[in-house]
Amino acid sequence: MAPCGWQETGQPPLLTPGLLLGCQSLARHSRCSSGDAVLDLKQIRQQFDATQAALGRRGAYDLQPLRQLDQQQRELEGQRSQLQARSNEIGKAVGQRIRTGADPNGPEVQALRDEGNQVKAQLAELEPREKDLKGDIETLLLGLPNLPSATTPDGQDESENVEVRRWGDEYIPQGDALKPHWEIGEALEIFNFERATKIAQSRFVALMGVGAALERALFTFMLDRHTQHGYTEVMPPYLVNTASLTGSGQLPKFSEESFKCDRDDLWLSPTAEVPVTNLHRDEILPAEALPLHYCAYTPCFRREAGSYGRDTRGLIRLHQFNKVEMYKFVRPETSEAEHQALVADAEAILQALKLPYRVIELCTGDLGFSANKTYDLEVWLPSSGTYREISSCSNCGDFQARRANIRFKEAGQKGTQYVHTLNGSGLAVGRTMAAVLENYQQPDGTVKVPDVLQPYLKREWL
RNA sequence: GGAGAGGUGGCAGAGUGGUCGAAUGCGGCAGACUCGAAAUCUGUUGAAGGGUCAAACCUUCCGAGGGUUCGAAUCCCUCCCUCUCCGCCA
Repeated sequence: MAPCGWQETGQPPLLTPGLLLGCQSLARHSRCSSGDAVLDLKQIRQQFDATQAALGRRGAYDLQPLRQLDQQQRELEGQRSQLQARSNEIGKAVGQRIRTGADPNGPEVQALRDEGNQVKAQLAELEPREKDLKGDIETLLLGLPNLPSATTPDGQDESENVEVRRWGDEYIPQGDALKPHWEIGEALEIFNFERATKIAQSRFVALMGVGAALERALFTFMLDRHTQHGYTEVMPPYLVNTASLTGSGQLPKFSEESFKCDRDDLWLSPTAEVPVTNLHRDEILPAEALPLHYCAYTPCFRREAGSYGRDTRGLIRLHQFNKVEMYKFVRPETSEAEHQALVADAEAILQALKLPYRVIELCTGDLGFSANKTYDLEVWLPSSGTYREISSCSNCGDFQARRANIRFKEAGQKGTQYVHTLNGSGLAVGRTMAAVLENYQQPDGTVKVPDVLQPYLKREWL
């Protein structure tokens, strides 16, 4: 039975060095892979109550209609495949008669032809019905979120998220006159919102001078750390097609969130998670290639529909922002351990920068669509006296692997299994810059450069 | 953008209407020979769905979608992708 996120066995992680193969079975078609992916239909069939209950922890989802459609579809499939078998027989029989000397236009062959036409007529009636059913099932399945992990706490919304730990209290700056990062940045003339709005729209920024350099230093530093930790750096396309967005779970439900280039069926990627997931779409990886650990710096583009009025100032919520993403393809039995390691790798960046943060475990009501379990890292922003999300580290189990059809095969064994995928920001660069500016600001208006960034920026002060 | 060629199993590469899920080679796996290995020989070797306790068995898949036909990898249409040459261009 395919392991399914919410019922894993905790086995020791098997960490072989991820060897990169230039793969294999690269299906060339661009539409999303065949199968009904997403939640496992077999599981819904065989463990209906348990699946329904697990899904119910996330909100109101009713699997009953799906179950009925599935039943109808399988009945039809049975009938259809019998008819097709008969049709194949007839076809072969005709060929054989003709080969053995029967008159191609004689009554014997003609009788077979007539029956063939009858079968075809019956098929012509069944086929569209089954196709419609399959389409309906697919639509329902694509709209269902991942099942939460058994270890994910129950809750309605973000107010019921659970704080796991805090780090860096001793680095929290004290004082009355702590400024928000946009004031610091404007005073230093390192970013410019007015001109960015002129160039594009509101919610864009132009980084200037040492601000641009600081951004570059931050993501370079992050990439260096991650590659030292064994992640393979990727620079993927920033435009992605519809199949890719479906594979990683952004579509069809969240089309409002991404910018689209209509005439080309391409979207601006909202996160490197999308292209990196799809690196291996429709592939069967050799088991010994796992785990695969990737990191990628990319700009991210989000429409932020429905967030009018929130975080209108500063670097917190922009239509375009930079992010370094970590991503893992792993064997199912290792994904929980890999998840913990992923969070630790994201925390390592904040710790190196000496930025105070806390780790939050999301409750079922706040969990993202594709995740079965998520930890958010929230960094301290002294100007508002709050922690703000700067990283989100999720275990997607086999959810994305089903959608994107990413499997692995054990050498010498028969079948294939879905991989598990994990993703985490490491980190959101713009928000990291905001946190650096606010936490390292000095009473005289200058900003100290964090120690680990000084070799990159080649200066101690901004 | 213009002109041409092409997309077949892990790879290479046959196959132009019927016994083709698809020759052959390589690779992989198993066995024989060997103290062991290499070489050689023999066998085996795709995925998905249904079905079964498990099998047997049935269906689908030769870039994708549609059409012709009793029957399509093979013929027709549309689309996608790759390669070569020309143009343009970082």
